[in-house]
Amino acid sequence: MADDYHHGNLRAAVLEKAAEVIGREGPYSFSLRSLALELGVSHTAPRHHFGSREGVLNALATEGFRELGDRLRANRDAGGDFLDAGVEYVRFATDHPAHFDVMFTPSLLGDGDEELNAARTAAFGELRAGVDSLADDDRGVEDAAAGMVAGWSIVHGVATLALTGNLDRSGLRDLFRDTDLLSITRRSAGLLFGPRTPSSPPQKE
Amino acid sequence: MADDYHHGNLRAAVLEKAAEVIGREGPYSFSLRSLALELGVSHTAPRHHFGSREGVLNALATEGFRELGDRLRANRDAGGDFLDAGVEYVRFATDHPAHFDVMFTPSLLGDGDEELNAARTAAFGELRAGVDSLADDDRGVEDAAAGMVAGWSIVHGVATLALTGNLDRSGLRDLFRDTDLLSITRRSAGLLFGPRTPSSPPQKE
DNA sequence: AGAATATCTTTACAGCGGTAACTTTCCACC
DNA sequence: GGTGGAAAGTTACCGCTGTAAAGATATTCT
Repeated sequence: MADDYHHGNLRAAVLEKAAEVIGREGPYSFSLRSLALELGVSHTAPRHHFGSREGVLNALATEGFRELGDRLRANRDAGGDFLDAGVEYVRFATDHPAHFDVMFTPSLLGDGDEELNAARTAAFGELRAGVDSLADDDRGVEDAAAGMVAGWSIVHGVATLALTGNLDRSGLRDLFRDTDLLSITRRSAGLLFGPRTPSSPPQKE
Repeated sequence: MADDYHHGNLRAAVLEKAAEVIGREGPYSFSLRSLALELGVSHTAPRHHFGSREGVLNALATEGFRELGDRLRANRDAGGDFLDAGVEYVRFATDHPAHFDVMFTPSLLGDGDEELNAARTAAFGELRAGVDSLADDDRGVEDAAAGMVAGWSIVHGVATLALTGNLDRSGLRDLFRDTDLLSITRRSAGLLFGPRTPSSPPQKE
């Protein structure tokens, strides 16, 4: 472990600080220079590890897609429901708000990063696998394609609206008193297909 | 009012160009200077109308919330369904992607802009009104609060995932061949509560 | 020990947003 | 019909930012 000249693990430190700053102030005010200053290195030091500002964001997104993919896979391996996968999706978003933000904001990212593209493809594969189960489920979803879009959209919507604070701003959040977001997610997404055992059908007739 | 000093209606021109640039490259690369250059005015000219860069984004968001609120109100006045309101929401997003982006990215905006806050509150009011009807609807939604969150989330999720290109990237988009996004929205959101009159369920593919 | 490499620093540069002081145009008023 | 003031736009400057190239230092490998 070097002390003076070499930071030690600058790459990890940059990613950590970047996630912290972006989580607090968003991806647009995030600056490499202020980050390097906080870490006690020169402002061009991160460039060696990431190439550019976009490189940092690419790395952050890659990290995020890997983690999300891992979680979805773990959920599936544990026999997790579609609903469980959705809740896991929102849990990831609240655990790593900065990652989530950057991952789904392509205008911040480059499209030539192979590691990023691979991680994203893998994560999207897990996502589809998790949501694909709807097709041969016993929930009676006829329009399978629409069901998948609905499933992904609803959890992505909850996560996005919550993280940006718009759920609070809308006043809808207050209807749940102090119910935590994951419970809200389960209740809301649960309306989509209803419980697996058809005790209470999702629609009227 | 001054209509052709050097430019004419700079304020409107700035907003239009800003929406164009942001729609194409995202809000990060949007720069007052390049914008002013394109419009043939000095880089400080927009400042007179908007105060700052953030002011331009605030104005864009305000414009967007007003338009969205108007559309939702019009839909309601025309006897529009909850589903119609959702489709209208997505239509607005695709019609004005830049506005939609800025509107729901509070880290780009200031929180002291009264016009913005008023427009947002009004639009959110319309949103709730549109989605509130679920409570005393004939669709048999028991958990009204969760229903509202689900309704908003699903259309917001569809809009966000589509606009950012992530729906395409995921491969889910291909399942619909060349169905347009609004039809996909109706089919997906329709799964939430089912049809009001149980005559024609959202068709299969 | 010595060379090679990875890591970080220094220095330089162009573009950006913000501010202040100034100029030009327009409009309303006496 | 001239005049004063407000509105709109300009120029000059500051500090901050990302990028780039070249030099310095630590680590690693032989």
